[in-house]
Amino acid sequence: MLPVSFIREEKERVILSLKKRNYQDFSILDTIISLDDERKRLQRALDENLAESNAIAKEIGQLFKQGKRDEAETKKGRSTELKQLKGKLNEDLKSTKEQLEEALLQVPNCAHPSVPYGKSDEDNQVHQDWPTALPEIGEEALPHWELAAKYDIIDFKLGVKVTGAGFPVYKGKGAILQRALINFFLVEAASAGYIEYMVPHVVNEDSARGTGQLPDKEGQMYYMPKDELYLIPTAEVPLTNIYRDVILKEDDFPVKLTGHTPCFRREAGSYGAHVRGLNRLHQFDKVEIVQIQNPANSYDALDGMCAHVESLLKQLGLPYRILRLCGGDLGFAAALTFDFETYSAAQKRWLEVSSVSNFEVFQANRLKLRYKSKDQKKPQLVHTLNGSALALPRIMATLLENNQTPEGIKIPVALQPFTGFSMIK
RNA sequence: GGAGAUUUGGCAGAGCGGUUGAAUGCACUAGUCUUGAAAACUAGCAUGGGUUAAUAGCCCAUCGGGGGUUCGAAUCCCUCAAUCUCCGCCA
Repeated sequence: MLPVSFIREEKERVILSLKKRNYQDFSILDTIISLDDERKRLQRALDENLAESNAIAKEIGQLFKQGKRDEAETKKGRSTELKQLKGKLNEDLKSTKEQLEEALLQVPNCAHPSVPYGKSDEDNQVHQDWPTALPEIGEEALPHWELAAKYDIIDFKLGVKVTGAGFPVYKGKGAILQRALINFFLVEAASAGYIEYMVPHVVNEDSARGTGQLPDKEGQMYYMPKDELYLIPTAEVPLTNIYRDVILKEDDFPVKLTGHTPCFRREAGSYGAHVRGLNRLHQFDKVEIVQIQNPANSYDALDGMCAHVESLLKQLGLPYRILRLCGGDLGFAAALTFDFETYSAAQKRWLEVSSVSNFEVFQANRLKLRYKSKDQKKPQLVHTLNGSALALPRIMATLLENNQTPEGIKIPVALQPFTGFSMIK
């Protein structure tokens, strides 16, 4: 959620951003400003009312002390009048605030100047790729769901039996490979200075609201009504909410957190080849990296996070490309996002494995996450960033597919210390 | 699941219907003293909102969250949550 003050002061930038995001209608901004004006007007009226009530209450207190009961009783009349007025003002103020909030929730984050124009994912800019030539593994190469069956390492049918579609069962070396990847990612994150957290996999409503899953993405989360708790769709939710309602000191920066969690997503998506096997799941594992940054340094931090993700992919030997998301594909809360895709040689397509974003103050505003600097008396909003480093299923998919040989599936050297084997056969 | 106690500023801890945004101590910041440090002393030290050029003043709100009683609530009532103790159950 953008602060109203930002919309007031940077209205032109917000309009430009909305244009990049292919919005036609900008009237919401004027609605917000006029609702905010109304909010101020009501707030002023209410404050004046309360100030008078407080003064009268004090007088009555004095009068009672002096034994002037009759005078006190007459004062009560005005006080009761004010009280009725207060009720009305309170109601109006509350409803205006709700309308304002509702309007603010409709405005996406202000896109960074470097975000290109574009309608859909086809307009994303290829920012960098590695290596330049794509791997060729021959026409008889199998997609990962067939490899999974051939080597008996992932059982999709068993997942259906136990739970339902989208909940695969990893088995034997498949399970070990998952664990090895998680461990590898966490060890790498630690050496890049991220503090590891082990967090709850269910969160309360305040947390879901804090990172913006509520109210707009409510349908994507599993919900347990009896306890009013949500299954996390990403570790970003519990990790970032650790810092909800916190005021940091300037020298607390940078705050760098990481954690591995399963992620639960209700989104069924479309059916067909694009969601086969591991391509799209209801439950998957991910290592997330989060940074809380001084606004002055947040874009350097974003570069650092991208470099970290790149180094993981290089160590795994997976061909990848980095996309700068265009306005049409940029997430609602992000100011700038780089997507990382690995090339699956058997499926002959790119698969998204990571998304690294700077949210600037958009999340921090909702979280009430601020910092105190030496030269400013008022706390300022921080910048938050996060990224996957990495999500497992599609890494697993490209790893299995690209490394298949007639002898078996080769495990990248960097992973071997974590798997304890060099080949799945 | 049952019974009881508790929840006050960064921490500790007063206050239990009327200048209490809140005593006091610690911590923190600045200053005095000192060659420097420590000690001592002095001063400052919450957040949000309104007003404003102002991050100066002034006003409003906030004592776990929400609601209520009252002219007036940190103080009384209801409700939810958390913490502690005892019992039960249990990895």
